[in-house]
Amino acid sequence: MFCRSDADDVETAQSTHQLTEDKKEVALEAELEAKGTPAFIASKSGAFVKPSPTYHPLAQISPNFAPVPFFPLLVPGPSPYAVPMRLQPPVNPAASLSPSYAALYMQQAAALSPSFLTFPPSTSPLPGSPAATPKGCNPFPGFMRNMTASAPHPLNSINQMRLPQMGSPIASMANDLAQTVNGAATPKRIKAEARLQRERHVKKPLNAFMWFMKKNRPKLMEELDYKERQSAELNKELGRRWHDLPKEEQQRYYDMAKEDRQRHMEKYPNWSARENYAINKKKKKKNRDKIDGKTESKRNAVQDSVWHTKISGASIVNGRSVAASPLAAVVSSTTPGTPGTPTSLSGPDCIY
DNA sequence: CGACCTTTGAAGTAG
DNA sequence: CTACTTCAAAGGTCG
Repeated sequence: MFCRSDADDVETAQSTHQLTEDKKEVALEAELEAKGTPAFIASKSGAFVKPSPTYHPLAQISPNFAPVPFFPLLVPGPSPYAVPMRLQPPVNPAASLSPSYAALYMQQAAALSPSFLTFPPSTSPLPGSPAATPKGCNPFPGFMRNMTASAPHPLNSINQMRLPQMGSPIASMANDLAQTVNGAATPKRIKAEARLQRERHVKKPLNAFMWFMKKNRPKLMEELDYKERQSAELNKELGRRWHDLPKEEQQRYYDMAKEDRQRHMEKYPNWSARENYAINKKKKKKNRDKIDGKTESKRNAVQDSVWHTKISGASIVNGRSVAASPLAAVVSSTTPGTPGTPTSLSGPDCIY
């Protein structure tokens, strides 16, 4: 279980502390990246590009689906994410540093002795042991799982995304390390770390509606009526169309989402959605504050939807209650027809 | 440049 | 178990 404080502010403080640690790592990684990041790490949009071309279910489902290209041959050897150093528990002088520092330390050590990078299980703290669980508490269980026993899969974790890239001269890296340890966090560093933090985190797999949006938003945008509309308005329309979508059509998206989840689980067995919670925590907290005040109607709508679900019943998809729309109340107020009752779609255009 | 808006669904947290 | 929260996509808007 999670060992966490009940108070939000305490948790926030912990997160802040972790972020501070991360900032150091990111700053270091930013500098390393500046020395030559493989093209597959970052996409044009700055988002992380999943390394496997077969990752997306649509890659198999639709020949038209074209994920952002990547360049798997740029880095020789096994997967660039498979470098195990980050998984190595801190059992060396770098242990007092953040995991990235430890990785960097081992990089430098590896330059002196290649055998340094081998995985001696005897030096690894047992899962759950004090050595594996600093301060007797694991604020990031997913991370620590990755750090210890699991790693059954070479691509088992988000942490591999966070590895500094290889190829920099050791002397240069040592210089980077010194600068990072001694240097203050400049605005430039903070920016770089924020960008890297976005790039390196593993995103949630898309749910059925997200797949529906992804596939149908461009088509909806092409329609004259929606060309000039804002994205949020398009999403409203997409929500309506989703409700109007025949069950069998919806099921196809549920299947896509299921497959996406499965692939995600295979690729990142120890990943948890919780690992992404802190990333936009500040933003979402702000948003939540706003919901508490200004946009209370939305909050009420959600509560109404819960009520609606209770009285209308929820459909079960993939063993989970998918409800007759969490926001059914909202939709019902804006959409003719009964929510959850498939009606013929005037122009769904949602065949993929 | 980042937060916000807006949707649904999945998953996490809290009680 | 229930209720609530956060994050997935996306692109225009706003501060």
